[in-house]
Amino acid sequence: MRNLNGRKSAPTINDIADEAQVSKSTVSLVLKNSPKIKLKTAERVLLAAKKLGYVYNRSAASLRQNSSNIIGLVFSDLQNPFFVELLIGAERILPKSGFTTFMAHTNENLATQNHVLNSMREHNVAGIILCAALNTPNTVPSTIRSWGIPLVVAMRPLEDAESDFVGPNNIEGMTMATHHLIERGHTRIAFIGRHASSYIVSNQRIQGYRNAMAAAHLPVNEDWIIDAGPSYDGGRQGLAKLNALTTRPTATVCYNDAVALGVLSELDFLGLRAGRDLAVVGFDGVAGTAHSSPPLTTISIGPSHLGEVASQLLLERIRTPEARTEPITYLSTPRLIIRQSSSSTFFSENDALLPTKMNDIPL
Amino acid sequence: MRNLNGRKSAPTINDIADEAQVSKSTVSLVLKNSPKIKLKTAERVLLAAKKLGYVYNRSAASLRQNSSNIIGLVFSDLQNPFFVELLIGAERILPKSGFTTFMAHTNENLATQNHVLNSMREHNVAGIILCAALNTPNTVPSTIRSWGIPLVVAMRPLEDAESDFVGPNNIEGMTMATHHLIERGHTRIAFIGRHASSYIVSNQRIQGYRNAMAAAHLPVNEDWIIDAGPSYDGGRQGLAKLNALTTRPTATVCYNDAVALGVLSELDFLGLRAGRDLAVVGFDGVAGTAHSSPPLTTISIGPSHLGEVASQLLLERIRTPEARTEPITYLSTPRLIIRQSSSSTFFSENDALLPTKMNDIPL
DNA sequence: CTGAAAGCGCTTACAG
DNA sequence: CTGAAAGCGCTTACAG
Repeated sequence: MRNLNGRKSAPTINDIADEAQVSKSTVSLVLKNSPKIKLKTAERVLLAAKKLGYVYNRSAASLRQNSSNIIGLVFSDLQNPFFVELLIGAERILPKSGFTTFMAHTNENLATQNHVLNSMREHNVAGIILCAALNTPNTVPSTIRSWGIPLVVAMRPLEDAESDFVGPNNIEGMTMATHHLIERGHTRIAFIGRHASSYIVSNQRIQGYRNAMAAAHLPVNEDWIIDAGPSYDGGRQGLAKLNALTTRPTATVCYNDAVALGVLSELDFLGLRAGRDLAVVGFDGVAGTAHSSPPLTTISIGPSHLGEVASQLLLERIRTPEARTEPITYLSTPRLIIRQSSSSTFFSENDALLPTKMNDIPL
Repeated sequence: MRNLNGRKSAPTINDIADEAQVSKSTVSLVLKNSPKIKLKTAERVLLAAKKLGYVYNRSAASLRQNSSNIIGLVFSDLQNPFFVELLIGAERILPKSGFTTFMAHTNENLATQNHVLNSMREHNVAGIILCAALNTPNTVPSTIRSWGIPLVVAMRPLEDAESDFVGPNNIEGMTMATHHLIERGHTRIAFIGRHASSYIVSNQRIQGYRNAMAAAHLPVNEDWIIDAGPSYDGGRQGLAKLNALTTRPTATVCYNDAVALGVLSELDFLGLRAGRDLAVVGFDGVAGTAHSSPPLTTISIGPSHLGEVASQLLLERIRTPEARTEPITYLSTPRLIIRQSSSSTFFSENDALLPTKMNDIPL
């Protein structure tokens, strides 16, 4: 506990060994709960550790083992609550595993993403869950694997045949969303939110939309597929484009919830209302959609569930590195959540909950 | 690059030293850009490092230096976009400093927070920015400092006289919010969102509300200070309580934006509208408030700016540990953002932007 | 401006 | 079931 200068330094396993009258090998084994050590000895060691205020030195262990207990979670956009929910799912799994999870946020910036990944490599992380930034090169996953670091790609697929992937079934989800509107009697249905920055996802969701329309023998006017960024503002601008169409659709599916909420916001600004003047369906199922005006019909793809699955898959890969089987792709099954934004008549779903006379509410 | 078993291992500074024909001390100095090394030599070393595909081993450096290059950011609730904006501010500052930032999320759970903090200690982090979970004991900051880890507490103050703190000026902010409503002619103004889980903040904001009322010689009916959790649902329930009052207030300030958005949502559900049927003002200034229906008047406390300030302060503390001066408290100056939720007449602010005749919009 | 040497705190065969 | 010894890859005085 004293180094050469006589300065006090933190206690090490050597100090514990002295205190407990055992060798430091024994201390090390006790600290990792090895069954090789007699219970009595282990108790004595643990007591000594506690008495000395011992703190395990992860740097030393990582150096020795050539691997840390850190699992890195890389997020592209935590402003999107979707990813936060995925994070929460991951944290239901990872802490129990003995690993520590450290997140990094790239804010959709490729340079930041490179920096973060390199940093994780330097820190010898045990594994990485990557929610890739927009325009991430398809080579990134194979690069990470070449470092010997187990990797699970989440949410945005990259064109990489060797990576494990966990995400939503975009095609099926958007088919459900579109089908829901068709069931409600709509025939002129738009898709707001085609964009190039995450073109695989965008294309898959558009494909789902087309599939549903085709299944119902409904024509798709190409003007109905509206370019818009995957954001609030994209939604607002997308609605403006929709309103400018000569034969205006009566309903729209949206690339994601952010786009849909932007559409709702712009509708409101124009004195219009989703569910009455335009049926609107979102995609993702983030918590905020329950509180918009009106509440948003959306496709829930189970973000926290995806976080759990990604974590479990990564843990398996870390624990059995030799058992490298075929890459696994897990697509969650989407679920339709019907709320008022797709109602043809406002409040149609919640009549039972409504005060019978508005006047009953004290103003 | 080969260990005793003949297995290929990653190149180390020894390998670089061999390759570049220098000692490993020289390599180490080159890697940290020491001015002691001749340019020519440094170039040769860097070239060798590149050729060998060298990766810096942070675990070894941390062990040797007894400190890592990691700065830990601990967040209590990333579902609240406020904290994400703070994070983004921090990331504008920290990466330039040569430190790596790793976040952890406690989800307002004290056990998780303890676990995360201990883990950061074991990893020898260089410093911590702590957005403390609800009900965090006041002793936590001094514990962290006793570990020798520089700490900045952000957002939620703890009763700890020795800690640096960065947060909003809650009293001033809520005074502004209330004053704004008074200026618009309201006299019966409620406060929705008193709660015990973060009582210091709650009390400060209520104090700001009282100050503004007192300054205008307006009485405060204690019923107007409404208990509600700091969340969407809290806002919804808070509005219900407000509506049940015999003499109903005509306006309300809210503990934060989440509460205010909950109020908006519940108003909408009741067929009412903020700005017309009840003036509503939020607090925090998160991005989503620009897109609610109607857009929310709120107090912006500059979350990303707070992230920047907290980071700069922490970096100073890390760099000059000896210069331990008085603890610093930085309170950001709040700013009122006027939108439609506090208008007495709907759309009053945006008349210029409105289509003159609704019929002009192609439906 | 550069090199030789010591040591940070662990873990891991290996021996007994 | 436990101990003695080697070594992970760095950094840092110190010497020259």
